[in-house]
Amino acid sequence: MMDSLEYILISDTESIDDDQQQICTTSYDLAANDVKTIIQPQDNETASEKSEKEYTNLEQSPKRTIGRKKSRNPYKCNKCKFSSKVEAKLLKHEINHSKEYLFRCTMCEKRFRIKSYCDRHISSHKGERNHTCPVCKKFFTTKANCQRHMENHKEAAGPGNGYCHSAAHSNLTEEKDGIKIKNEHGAPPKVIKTKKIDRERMIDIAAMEENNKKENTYESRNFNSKRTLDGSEKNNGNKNTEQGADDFGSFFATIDMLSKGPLNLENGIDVPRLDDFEFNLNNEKVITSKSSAFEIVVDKEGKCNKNYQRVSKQNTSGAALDGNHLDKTPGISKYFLGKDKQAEGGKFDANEFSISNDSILTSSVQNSNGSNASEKQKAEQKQKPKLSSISVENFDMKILNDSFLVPSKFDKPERTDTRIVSPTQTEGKDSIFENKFEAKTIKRKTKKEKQQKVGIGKENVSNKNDVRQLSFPGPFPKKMEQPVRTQFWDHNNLIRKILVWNPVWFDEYEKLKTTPPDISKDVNHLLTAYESRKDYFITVLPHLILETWESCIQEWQILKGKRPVTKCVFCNRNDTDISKFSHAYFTVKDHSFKKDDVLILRSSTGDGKYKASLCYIEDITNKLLNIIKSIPTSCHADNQGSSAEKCDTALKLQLKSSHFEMFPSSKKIESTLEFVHSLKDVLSIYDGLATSFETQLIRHVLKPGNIDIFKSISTEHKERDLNVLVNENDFNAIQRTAILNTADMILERNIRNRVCLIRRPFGTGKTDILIGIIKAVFQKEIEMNTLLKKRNELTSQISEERLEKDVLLQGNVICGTFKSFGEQLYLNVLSSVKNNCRKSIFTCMIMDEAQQASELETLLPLQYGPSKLIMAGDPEQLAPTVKSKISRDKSFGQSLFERFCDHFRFQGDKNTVLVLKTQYRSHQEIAKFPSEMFYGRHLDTHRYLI
DNA sequence: CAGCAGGGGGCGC
DNA sequence: CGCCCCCTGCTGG
Repeated sequence: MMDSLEYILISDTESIDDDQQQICTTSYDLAANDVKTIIQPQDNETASEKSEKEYTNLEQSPKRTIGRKKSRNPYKCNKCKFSSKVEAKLLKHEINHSKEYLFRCTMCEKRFRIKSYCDRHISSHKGERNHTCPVCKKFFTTKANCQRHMENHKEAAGPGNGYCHSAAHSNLTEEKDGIKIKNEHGAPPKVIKTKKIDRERMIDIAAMEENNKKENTYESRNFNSKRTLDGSEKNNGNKNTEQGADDFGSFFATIDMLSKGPLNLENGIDVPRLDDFEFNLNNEKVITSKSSAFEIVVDKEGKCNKNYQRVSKQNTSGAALDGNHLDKTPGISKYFLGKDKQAEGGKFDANEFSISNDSILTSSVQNSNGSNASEKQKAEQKQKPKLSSISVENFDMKILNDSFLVPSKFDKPERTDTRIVSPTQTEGKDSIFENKFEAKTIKRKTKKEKQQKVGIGKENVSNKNDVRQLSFPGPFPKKMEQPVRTQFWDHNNLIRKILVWNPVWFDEYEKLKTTPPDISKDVNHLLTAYESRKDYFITVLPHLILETWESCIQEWQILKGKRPVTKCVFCNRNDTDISKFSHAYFTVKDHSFKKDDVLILRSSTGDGKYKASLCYIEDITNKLLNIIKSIPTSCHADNQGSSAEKCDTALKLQLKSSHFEMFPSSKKIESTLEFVHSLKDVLSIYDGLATSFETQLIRHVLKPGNIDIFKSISTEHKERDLNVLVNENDFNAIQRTAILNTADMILERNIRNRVCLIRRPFGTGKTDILIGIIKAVFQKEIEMNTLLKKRNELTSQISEERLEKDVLLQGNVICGTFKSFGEQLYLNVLSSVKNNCRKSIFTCMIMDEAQQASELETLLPLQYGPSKLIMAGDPEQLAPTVKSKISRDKSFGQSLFERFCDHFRFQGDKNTVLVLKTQYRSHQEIAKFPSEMFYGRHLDTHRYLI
């Protein structure tokens, strides 16, 4: 159950010094039918000491090719008898001795030492069968398999049957069933796809199938099968569909329906469609017509022959729907298109299988060779009548009923929990961590489920959730899998998603460069407008998680080998609500822990191994320590005598975990904590987001469609304003406009929402303008007799030193960069008003360097509730920092300023964005390049610099 | 008997 | 160095 969460340390000394940490990874040595535990780094056993069974494939090679050659080759492997005449091959060979499985399948948990193994394995998920036996037309996944299969024909037919089986060194053409097949060195004819299939057609199909659903019930389809097959009625439905597939597949072309991912409209993944599909099959041109999704016309001699229409839907490569395949087959698997000429052993009536434009046949194909089935099989099938057949039928129906969601049986498991297959425990007893055992469990459950489905097959498909649970028992108990219904801005949602990460992934990342499973799945492109707060939230949350992951990784790598492992003592736990988190209290002597830290908690499992999971420090309290004597201090710092050392205080940590099993059940269980990353920043952003959702301006942030919020830029100001408030000698025309507009905006007495954008390339007098704005504001206030004397301090000395609490709280305009808003001074001051943001005393916020703040960072100061927002910045300058490339590509780094600028640059005849064009910093020649490069030559240089 | 992974060799970039 | 092809052994249906 908890297999993937295990982080097992193998260590003779039971010490967990960093140096000695050994991460158990799991290799998939299927050849040995065993999941081997790879212990890094030492493995001093010599080959001769190993029993035969312990040899890996590589090491078994003395029997094989390695060593057959006399080692005249200059490059010799020092670990086995391999030698090569080229160094490159030796290097390649040495990978085989590596214990590092760096390549991971993207679709399952398997890992490989060599990329090509991995690629090949991944392609096996797709079930492509591109290799045809020229004799019996069976399709195979690999050429080697095909050739090996052909050996059977050779043995059966004997020599001289016209076909050269030895590597098929013949260019003869063979004629079979009237079809000429060019035999090019045994290479099977390749299936050439000329067009991809797309989604609308599949939707049409769904609609058609939906219409036919009622007729296409279990009985009717079974009846079809009866009439179709020439087997006796007794055998009908008793054969496995998957077995039949192999026979049926004798003249099949396969179309990979997975090429565009699973059928999941919700996620917007393109659904493949059979449309205008053309390929070559054994030198025959095969076309699917547009008018019927499943109609397949084989053009044999330049004519369409409708007798060849037929289609059948099969599961992947005709394989059984057993546990072995469930985890390998995401999404609907395969469509087999075929001719009616069935191979011997099963005859098909083409008419029965032909598909008309308005009906879809989803019948399974059954093997008429049922008489060969053993008595045992028959007995089994009697107990589970028409088991597989029905399963496939239901599978088909399921697609319909779920509106083309991925059939749950082929659903990819939710892999937040299953990325790393745990190191094994010994087989037997409660070996819930043992993969093989687990696989069997899955199979058993699946069979059981099938039986259940047979029972209810007439009525409806079984509950999707049930299927998933049975198919993919995850490491979490049922209650942990169900989403907890909380308000979406509860930051526990974020914490929960982080705490399910497996600590092993941090170590893996360095090699595999992979994010946690599905972490990037929901990362979507940021939009320019959002319909609701929830939309916005759902969009940005995956980015936040991804960024947190990147932060964790970066810190992990920086502190690699340096971070202390602190021993801790389990006190007690409080599992009042384990549907959300499990809470426990630990005592540590290490005072470096802070609230919001994420830690790795490792608890001894008693056999020298440790299980590990992430924990979050929810609270820290000091603890007096006469009882703490027994707590050993950091084993990293000192291994000797520390336990006797006296100390005065300790910390009592309140930890929460998503895996309640991970907390030790007893104080005696040895546990350690290791710092990973502080969630403080991300939680403050998260909470800021939630808080800003309550403010006035947020709706304009989400959907900046209302131009009225922008201060209209008037070009006419009173002569008095121009002279008194803004000295013509100090500012140019645009600057004066900017100052006067923003000052007007600030001084508007209503609480109407206002936004003003100022684009200011470098050197265009940003600071001057901001000061000018403030001066203008005060000047006006003075004129209006609304300014108290004390506020002059704010105007004249807005330096950072003066940003003290009283000053801040007396101002109603706050100005700074988003980074300064995040500084502790601001935070302390602002936190006093934060809880009352709706009645904020800050009416206006002036944000400089607005392009440097990501959208979420912009929202941080907004949580203090200003109704007016002035943003100044230059989108051409430094953009927000985004750690994750995925997020970066999805515009997570776009600033609100830039989004607003793009949206409001030209609204009707109003230019709502103030653009400063004159720079005062650089000589014309220097400014020339950036002007041309970035500012469309609109950046002028002040005449003094020319 | 076929699927699949491990492994070696050839070849082209 | 990566890709492709081929062969081989193990495994489970």
